[in-house]
Amino acid sequence: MSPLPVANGVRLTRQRQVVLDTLGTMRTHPEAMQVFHAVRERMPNISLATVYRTLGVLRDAGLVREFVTHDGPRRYDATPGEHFHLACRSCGRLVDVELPEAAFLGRRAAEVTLFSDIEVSQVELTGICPECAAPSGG
Amino acid sequence: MSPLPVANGVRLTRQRQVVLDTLGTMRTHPEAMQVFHAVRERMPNISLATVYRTLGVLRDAGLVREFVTHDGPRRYDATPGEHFHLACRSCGRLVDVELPEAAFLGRRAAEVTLFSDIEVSQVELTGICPECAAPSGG
DNA sequence: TTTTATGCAAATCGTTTGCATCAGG
DNA sequence: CCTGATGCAAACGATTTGCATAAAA
Repeated sequence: MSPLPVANGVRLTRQRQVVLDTLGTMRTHPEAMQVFHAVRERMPNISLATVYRTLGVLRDAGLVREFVTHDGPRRYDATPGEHFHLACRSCGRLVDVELPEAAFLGRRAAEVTLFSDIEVSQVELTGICPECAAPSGG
Repeated sequence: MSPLPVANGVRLTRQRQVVLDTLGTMRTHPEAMQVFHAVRERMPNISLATVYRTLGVLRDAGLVREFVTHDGPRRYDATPGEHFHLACRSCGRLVDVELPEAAFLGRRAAEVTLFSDIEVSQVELTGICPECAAPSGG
């Protein structure tokens, strides 16, 4: 039998593949429970604990991103590339924003403090999305 | 009897005053439980529920700032002025950083998305603090 | 006297863990 | 075989809530 595929040092068991794969198709920045439900459609016996453990493993390996919003549980995405999150204060919808200039903040912080190796680990923006801003009926 | 003092629309009961006051003296960005312990030294009968409720009330009124770090419980500060947080990846210590140029991110995001009223609600930076970077013995 | 805040304890929610079993090397 | 991964259920930590009492308007 061929050995399990490996990515970033983690052995991709069948359940890990399904979790990674499923998350890859979701564009809603789901929380663990939502990932669990989506994954269950493809693999009805997978346990919640495995989904939690797997998300942690994949996060440690850098294969998925885990982040917190101001309230609510942790959320996940498998979107490649540096990006930040913009949440609608009215409906809660979360979208990705690419902001290359955010790296600039890290450099500025290094100048102001004595910290080294500074990374911009999370930027959370809030605003009002087009749907919520539009008068409801037109 | 004179009426209770009011700040930003909230009636400052004795326990709310103590919570606000105590948090004002703490520079460690404490979590709710730590605020609770500190407050108890001044008011031994205050309940944990009241501290939680009060922190929520003060946060809604804009009198204290509540934020989440990548892991761990919510943290609080009463530091005035726009600032962000820089956490040491090694020891977890958290310091304030003033980054006026962060507002720039909000403007850029508004250009890139169709969202309106964008605010930079949280920037979380991580790095290595001077103590942790220094060779321990000399 | 009507409303709002408090204290206490129980409940809830998200997440983690112990342990026996199973798949992979 | 030996190690690591899984499923299940119980445990856990942080936060919220129901309810009776106390304080303020």
